[in-house]
Amino acid sequence: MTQPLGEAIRDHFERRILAGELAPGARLPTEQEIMTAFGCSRMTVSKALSTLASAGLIERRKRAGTFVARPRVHAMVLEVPDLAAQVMERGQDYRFRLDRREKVTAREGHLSGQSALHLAGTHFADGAPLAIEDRLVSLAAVPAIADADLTGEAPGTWLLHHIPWTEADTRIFAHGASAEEAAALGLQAGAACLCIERRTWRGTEPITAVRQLFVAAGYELVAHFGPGG
Amino acid sequence: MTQPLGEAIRDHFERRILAGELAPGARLPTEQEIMTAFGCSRMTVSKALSTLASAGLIERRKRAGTFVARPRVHAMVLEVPDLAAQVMERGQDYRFRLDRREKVTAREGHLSGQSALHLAGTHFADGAPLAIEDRLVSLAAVPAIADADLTGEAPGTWLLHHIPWTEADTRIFAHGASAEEAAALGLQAGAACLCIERRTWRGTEPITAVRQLFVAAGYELVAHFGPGG
DNA sequence: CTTTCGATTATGTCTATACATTATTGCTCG
DNA sequence: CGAGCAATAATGTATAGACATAATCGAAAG
Repeated sequence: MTQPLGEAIRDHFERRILAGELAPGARLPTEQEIMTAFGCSRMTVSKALSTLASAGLIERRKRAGTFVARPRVHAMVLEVPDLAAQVMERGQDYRFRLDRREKVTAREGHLSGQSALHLAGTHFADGAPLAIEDRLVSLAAVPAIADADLTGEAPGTWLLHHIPWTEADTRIFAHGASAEEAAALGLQAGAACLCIERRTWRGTEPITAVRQLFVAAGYELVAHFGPGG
Repeated sequence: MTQPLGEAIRDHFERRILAGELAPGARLPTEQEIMTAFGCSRMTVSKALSTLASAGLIERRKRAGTFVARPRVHAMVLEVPDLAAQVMERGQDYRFRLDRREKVTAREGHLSGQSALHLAGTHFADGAPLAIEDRLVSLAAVPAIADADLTGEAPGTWLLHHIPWTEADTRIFAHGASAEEAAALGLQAGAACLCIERRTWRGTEPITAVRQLFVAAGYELVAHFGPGG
């Protein structure tokens, strides 16, 4: 049960930094000093510090030394689970209804000019509308979707299982429902909704663009930041 | 301008994975094979693969080998910049007005039971209300805030500069403004707002809890996922 | 046919050393 | 006094070899 040496070094400094004992901007000992203090080789120290550096905890400058990073904008991890899985995890019944499906030529966005499948549908939790979505899927990037049965399975779930993306942009904002949107969600016009717009790529090839409108009472996003991940 | 060897190895496999040439679950060559293919030592290969592994692109299993990771869909990076900086970056004028400041004993949440400073204020962009916020700051964890001048600087900005947090939870959801909230934001009652609730810790010590209500038209969150950062 | 257990093979970590890179420090020269 | 340049001190990358660890595979035992 002996802890690897490099890990011990990492833990040592991570703890001291998180405890505030080493304030932002403070200088750490040189690799030489750490090396003798821990009784190990310099490579081991270097690798441990590299890990902390890529985690954003410290900053290393040649000739100058190693310093505790000054926290800038904090990046948080936003959980984006599959909607169906998320609803069922709450013990609710999940259902998806496909409302529209047609082949189009995209006119805007990152899919602009490409042949795409236009899909619209409604997500239900325990029989009540939870969200409506409007999606374009590139037929060039995902030809298989032309033959997919999407009447029961949400397109997002299908895509997740068939061609995972490698890059994505997400915009999150509040939106007052239009009359049409409100009707589809069983709300009054102008009711507050959470809107999520996401564009995804595989490498540089656009895959899909989706706009999801959630009933405010039924959905929230949760993000977390911390050393535990 | 010779690229470091380890970086070349990383790039090689990253490109092939992102291009789909190496499908999820596919096995990479062993370190021995890569080592001879690139004409370098095993340490170099190992370090390169370790980097890819910690980036989540590959998965390494002893005895079995190295495999392309099945994409984890559920983690995106949400930037949490300082609000003042974000507004000014858009070329707008930023202002904060402190509306209330009183010492209280927290009654709920992670600060429950602790002595805290209750702060309420309004964020303005180009003179128009952008958001209202309601915040509790632990006086035990941040005694210095008792003497801080917060009439012009937002408490979040002050905290960011004085005691950065190490852990945070964020909830994001849509909210229809109450009559009071709407009045403060210059909206009609029921107008859609984006609500962000955040609790932060330093280690295990609670720092602050904040609820920010944004005018829907003026604010959106942006999250990103991808190797590009 | 199933279970156990050892051999094998891959990754994981570490060492000691070497040389490259780079920004600072400080000295020299105008 | 200042501009430029060289010495220096730190990190960055790499090597070849050694042993540790763990999971798989296959053979032996039940």
